[in-house]
Amino acid sequence: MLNQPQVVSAKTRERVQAAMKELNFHLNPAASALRRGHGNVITVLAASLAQPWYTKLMRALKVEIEARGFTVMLVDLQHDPEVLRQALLPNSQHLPTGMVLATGDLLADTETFEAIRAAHATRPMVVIGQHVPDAEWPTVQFTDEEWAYRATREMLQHADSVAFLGQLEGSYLATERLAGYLRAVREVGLDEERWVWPIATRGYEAGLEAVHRRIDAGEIPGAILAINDELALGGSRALLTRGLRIPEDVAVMGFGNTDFLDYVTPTLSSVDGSATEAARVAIDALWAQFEEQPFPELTVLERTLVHRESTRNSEPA
Amino acid sequence: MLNQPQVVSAKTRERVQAAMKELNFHLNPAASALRRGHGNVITVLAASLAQPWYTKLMRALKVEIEARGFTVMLVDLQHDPEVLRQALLPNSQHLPTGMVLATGDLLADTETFEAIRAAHATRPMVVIGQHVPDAEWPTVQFTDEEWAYRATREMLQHADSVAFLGQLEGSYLATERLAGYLRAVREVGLDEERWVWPIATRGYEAGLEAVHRRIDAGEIPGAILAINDELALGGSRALLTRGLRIPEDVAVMGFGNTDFLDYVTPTLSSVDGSATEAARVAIDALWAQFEEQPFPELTVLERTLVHRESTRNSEPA
DNA sequence: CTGAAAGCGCTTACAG
DNA sequence: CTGAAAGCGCTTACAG
Repeated sequence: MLNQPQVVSAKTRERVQAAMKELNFHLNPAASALRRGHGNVITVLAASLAQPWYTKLMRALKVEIEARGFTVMLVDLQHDPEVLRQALLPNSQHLPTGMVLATGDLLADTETFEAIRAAHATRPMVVIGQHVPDAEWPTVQFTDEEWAYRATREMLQHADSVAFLGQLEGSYLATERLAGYLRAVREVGLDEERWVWPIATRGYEAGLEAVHRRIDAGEIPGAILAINDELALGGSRALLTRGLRIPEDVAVMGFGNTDFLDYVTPTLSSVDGSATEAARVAIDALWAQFEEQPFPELTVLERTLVHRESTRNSEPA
Repeated sequence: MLNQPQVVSAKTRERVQAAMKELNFHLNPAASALRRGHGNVITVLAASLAQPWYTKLMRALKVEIEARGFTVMLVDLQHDPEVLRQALLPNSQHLPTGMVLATGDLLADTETFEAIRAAHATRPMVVIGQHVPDAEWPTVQFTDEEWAYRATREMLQHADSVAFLGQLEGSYLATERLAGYLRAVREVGLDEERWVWPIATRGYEAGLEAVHRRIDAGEIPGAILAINDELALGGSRALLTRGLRIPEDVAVMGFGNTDFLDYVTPTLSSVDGSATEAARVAIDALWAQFEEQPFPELTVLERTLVHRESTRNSEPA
């Protein structure tokens, strides 16, 4: 009766509901989960809670998941493949209901790939951020190579060199964006290697340090494309403290279009991608698996360039 | 045997463990929870995931909770009392294991207070951020009134007026900080009401708007104390776009000492409080309840002033 | 439409 | 030290 209230008569139903209220009775979710064979929790594995983009995505995912009557369990992977593998083990989970894996860290290496395969054998799953060859799960990702290419080409209209702030081993996203950057640089006949800047980590401080080091070495490009907004802000700070003007001396563009960009000085341009849309498509694909419906193997979402003060063409033609 | 491996002989133990591995067997957590009477999930209710301070606190809480072998379920309250009340209902929870409530929104009003009381009757609980009179649960909070007072006094050494950016109804934290500000202003004999600025919400945009409005009205103080770092950044942006210099014309200080303050220009001063320490004390008090040990009813943690470019005495004497 | 019974997968107390 | 049994609180199939 509790799960199909319409099968009993209205009178009985009301009597039961009154009694439930009076006795302050509530279903025991562990017992329900045991009997049904699954709980109502979706685990979201996010690359890092310290990065604003994942916070943004996380909130969008919560909206979609809660709209379906499920709750979210959030795991902060901290960019550590070992944390991911642990999180994927069945015993660290609640009953296998579903998982969302959102990370830009490379998943195609053998060990991680096998861990995901094993986890996916037990429960529905969706990956946001990267398509792994031979994946059996649905993937949602952005057109990163393409938009890194476009951002670079556009910056090259106003600058004779563009640095890529964000070469990072083990990062799928950094590698995709680097590929787009290199394609653009190659097309205009510039030296491909010259302005590729590696970073130590993904945070503000790493951006600050990398740019300081290059200025010390006398290498000052006409523009910088950073793989995220934190690096863009850290890099900007380094430029400003060294007396360089943004965008007059060096233009700056990040990735992610996170909240703070409109409030820093100068405001920062960024390559945007809709967290809301990514979340919607991903959760649709997850639910299709619950219902044993077909799902799109790969969904590719477009991006847009958002110009602010840190790039020269903040007034698009 | 699974829960007390030492009671069986080494040979049997190994045989069982080998079989578990071979069959890829894992305990069903719902069944364990049902039998034991409680699960291993701590629910963390945070005021807003959009605010960097709560992200910081959340990460510290996860560390403490996971160190004890429990997992974290995160709920974003979005500053909505209705969401809080829903989250406190027993049926929206897993088995009653424990809850951490971290919010600066006023809890002392009758309805919310009753909801917390009812939830606390079912399970251990700890509140971070505010002491509610007659609370039966442990509370961890910072010395907000005191440090708002000290920050204001210090800014008054270099400015003849300090504005308070953050009057906000329904916020315990805003009210505490306003009280400290007013005490400082009163002590030096200034008009108490004149520089108290209300805000519409807690984000960057609200800070920007509030400050623009005041500049339009010709009200320019010598310094601004904001109740969080987002408002401080939004407010700074407004000052800079109107040609005001920070700190020469207007000094700025926020609350929370979040990540980005060292990378914006000018870097922003802030009143710090240790999220790590708050998390440690809170989870200790939660576990004391599990073990039916006594716990401190109220723990008050100190704060510190962190000076950066946006205040005049960035080199403390 | 209603009520009683079986069983989900564990944990624990108990008998051997 | 080992094995078999009871029971946590639900859901669902079935008998009345």
